[in-house]
Amino acid sequence: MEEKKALVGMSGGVDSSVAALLMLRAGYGCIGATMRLYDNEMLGQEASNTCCSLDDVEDARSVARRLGIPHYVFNFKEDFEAQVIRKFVRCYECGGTPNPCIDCNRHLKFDRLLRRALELGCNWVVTGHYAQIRQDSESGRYLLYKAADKAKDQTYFLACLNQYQLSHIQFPLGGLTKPEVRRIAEENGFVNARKHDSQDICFVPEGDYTAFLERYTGSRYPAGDFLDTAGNVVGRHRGAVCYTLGQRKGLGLAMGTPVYVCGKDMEKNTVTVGPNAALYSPALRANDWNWYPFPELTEPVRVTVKTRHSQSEQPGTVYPEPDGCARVEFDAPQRAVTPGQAVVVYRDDLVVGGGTITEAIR
RNA sequence: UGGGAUGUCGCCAAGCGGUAAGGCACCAGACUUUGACUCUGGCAUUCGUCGGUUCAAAUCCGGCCAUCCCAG
Repeated sequence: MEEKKALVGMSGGVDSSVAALLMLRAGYGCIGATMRLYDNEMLGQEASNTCCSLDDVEDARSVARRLGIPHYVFNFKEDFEAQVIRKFVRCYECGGTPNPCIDCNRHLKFDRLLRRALELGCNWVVTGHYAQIRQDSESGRYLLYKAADKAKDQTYFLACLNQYQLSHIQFPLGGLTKPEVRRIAEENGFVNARKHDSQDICFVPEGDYTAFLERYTGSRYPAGDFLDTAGNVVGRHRGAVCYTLGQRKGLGLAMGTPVYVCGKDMEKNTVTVGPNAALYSPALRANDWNWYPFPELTEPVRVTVKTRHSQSEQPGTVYPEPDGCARVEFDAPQRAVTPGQAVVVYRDDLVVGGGTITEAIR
């Protein structure tokens, strides 16, 4: 194992390219690696603008060549399908709303890829994520902190990482802003300096996840009734799996006032819609927690909370519960708390912990 | 078949002689490494239909058509 050797996960985007450059500048020996996570055939039509299209691999290879580092492509399709796609499908079919990017971080980038890095003698896995890792000198624990660029902070997607993983990860962009990163890419002539940021689920072209589910599972999700909060049938839906809590667009219901999905019954195949005011929850329950400043949550802690990536943090308190669960109580009720999504709790810039929402408490 | 009522964008709905509000839905952008939310923009040369009155009609008049309700 070489302490100054890093495997850089290179997606073909600007961030990971600059991350590789910064590691080289810091004196690390680097290997560039791009993960192949799925076949394009799986996606049906042509899949452009995804995080591992052939073009992206070419971009990564181009940057690696420019940097003078080796570049490998790892075939992780089986792991990706088993740990991300199948879970994604299962979660939707059970009425939840999965966050596949988090599972990809947890199982692919920082598990499968990390294991490969260690096999290759690299002590570090490096990515272009915007987040910071610091080791606490007293406890020795690895702590996850928000990025310097608060607008680009990605800790919401990384609060699934455990101590072992953090001990082998570096995020060289954590202290930079996105404009600085793009400038560095420009200065170094990277082909992707002005490439768009990735978005949408990488394996779901056009953002049409329903079409993906039907294509992947080969099943059709039967239509059912839309119900109002009083239980009256107000329309027909295209399959309960197609909707997520808090959703407004695509319901096709002209009720005179906006209505949102506020509940799903997968057994009865009904989707309940109601006014925005019906979406608020005073608390939630979550499992699969990772704690950073301490090994386990043993007493209530005051925190700020995110239940979705693009949400300003909300004050609340996290309480320990049996079986590794925890309950988060908000100071003010929060909108559309959605099972399957991550909840991340902070104390200022420090990530206190992160878990997976199992239940919105009414 | 009598009597009554109504017909304005996909849905709801203003307008009541001066040249088509608004809401919902929908579409397009923006935002966003999930799903969502949100924001911005677009969305009836035309008012069931034919004809008449008028400088001018969705608005007044007549015929026809359609729908609904009450009688039968």
